[in-house]
Amino acid sequence: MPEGNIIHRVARVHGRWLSGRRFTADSPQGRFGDGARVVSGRVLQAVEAHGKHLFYRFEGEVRLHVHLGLFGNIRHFRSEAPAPSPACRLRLSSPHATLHLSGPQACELLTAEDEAKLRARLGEDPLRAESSPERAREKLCRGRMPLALALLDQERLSGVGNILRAEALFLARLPPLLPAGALSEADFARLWDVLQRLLSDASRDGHIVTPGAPRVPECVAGRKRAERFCVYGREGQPCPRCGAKVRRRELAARGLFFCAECQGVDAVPRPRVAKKKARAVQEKRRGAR
DNA sequence: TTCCGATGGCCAC
DNA sequence: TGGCCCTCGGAAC
Repeated sequence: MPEGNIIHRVARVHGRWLSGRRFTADSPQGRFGDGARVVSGRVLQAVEAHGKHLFYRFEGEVRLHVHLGLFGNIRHFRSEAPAPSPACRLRLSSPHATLHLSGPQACELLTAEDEAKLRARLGEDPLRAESSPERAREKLCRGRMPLALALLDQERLSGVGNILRAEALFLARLPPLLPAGALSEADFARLWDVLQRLLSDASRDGHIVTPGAPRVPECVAGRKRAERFCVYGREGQPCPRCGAKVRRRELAARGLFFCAECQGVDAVPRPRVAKKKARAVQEKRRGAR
């Protein structure tokens, strides 16, 4: 479930338990065989997260870049590890810790230059200590792109996924379709603050729980996902703030959840991209029936 | 128990 | 714009 909070948590946990150890590496699935041979026998020195990207640095300037994408899964074992699944792209093994990576979108070795280029492309990450709200505002708040699309653009802001965008826009009471360039300084400050709080709490706790969600958790484990959020995945259910029905709209082929009452949605014109996409999706669905 | 859709983002066409 | 990666939670049965 990889939004920025999970990736930062993984980096922290792996940094704590895996760095300083010498690993043998292999690729049970076979697709990272050459890379695994390069990594094998080296000591892991550091693990870092930037947005949704993970960077593992091994001795000898060997750099491993991992992006989990939608299906990626990464597990670590501090005691005896189970046999890897046939889909396991990369296994890092040491006597005391093992890592299994499967289904990643990216698992590749990068030169220092490649890594610097990739990271230069990424927008400000609200979870990184050196992130600057001024730079973030500069990148996020330009042009006519709807705010909800701009938030998912990792070159503007990195680490925000579909859940966080819905919950952050809801908490900041912002219309998702407002052109990014029209966001006021005060509105941006509120949004940045909300994003930092949501991401850091979620990174600490291991899951996103939006303040004000329908049921405040005594125990989050076992609670249905939709109960942890105010609007995400709650189409047709009452807004926890005003009771109006939560709405869902397709925007660039992704579900966008919001409370029209709380977020003043009707005050903002629909962008053409949303109409076009929505029509295409409707037609596709009609065809499938 | 089975099946579907999605918390992403790159690439080929 | 569709395909790919091939996981996982939750709905449907």
